[in-house]
Amino acid sequence: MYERKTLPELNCGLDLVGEVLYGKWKMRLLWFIHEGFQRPSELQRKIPGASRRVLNVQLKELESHELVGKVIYPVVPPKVEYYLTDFGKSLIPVIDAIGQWGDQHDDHLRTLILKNTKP
Amino acid sequence: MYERKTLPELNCGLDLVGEVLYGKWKMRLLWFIHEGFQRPSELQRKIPGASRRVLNVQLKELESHELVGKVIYPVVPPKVEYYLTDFGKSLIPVIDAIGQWGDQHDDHLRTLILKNTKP
DNA sequence: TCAGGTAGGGATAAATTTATCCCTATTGAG
DNA sequence: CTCAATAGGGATAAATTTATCCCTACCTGA
Repeated sequence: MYERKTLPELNCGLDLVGEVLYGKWKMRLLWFIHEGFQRPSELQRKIPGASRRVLNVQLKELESHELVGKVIYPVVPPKVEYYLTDFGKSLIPVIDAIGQWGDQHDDHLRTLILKNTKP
Repeated sequence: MYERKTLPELNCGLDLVGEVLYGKWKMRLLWFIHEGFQRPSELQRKIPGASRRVLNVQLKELESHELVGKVIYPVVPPKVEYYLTDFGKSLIPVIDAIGQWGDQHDDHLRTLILKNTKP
């Protein structure tokens, strides 16, 4: 596991949120869990762009930040389900707002981003 | 300047937002510009944790994504002012929601983050 | 004349994040 | 027996992001 070499700066709310929500797939994970896709394999299928490995790592971070919880069923083959904690649930409206803004400006954003990406 | 080696994946709104809003200082820059701190030197003073260099770079990206505009006054010593475009302004409520969630859960977040940061 | 404020950017190093590859274990289907 | 599905993690490489350091230019005030 990677160990950070510098302490996080936690000055304002935005810093705090950044610490738990940065990570390429975290918001998507929270969102899909909220939508009912709770098993790791389901989440992996919902987010094909991410490798299994990264999703595991990011789920673990979300868990350590108590945004999600995890139930391990003692069955075989293994079965695991993630769920949103109340704390995690409180974040859903925020993620929703972000996603909505993105969706609303989909075309414009897409154009801008591609324009600034040398092919 | 760094040139990316992989194309961005733009599947959903969250991806799109990520492309323009990721970056350690971008939300803070937008927020402070919104609050009326428009000159680069003012912004640098408001965000002492960031080097001049990074703020310049991130401001340039915000500009290329048309979230902020820039007025260069032809005076000496140089004077520059950034402002939010209408597009940028539309993002303020979202940033506000993020910051509010962070502020509301300040103590809890701070505890969780520090707990997961080996000292 | 020299320090300090104004704005900007190149080159490079360091930190951090993501991606890849490979290995463990078990059960049921074919 | 072999392959796919289930879940997880180590080791390492690659990509990306941030930080550092240094240089340009001009004007004002001490």
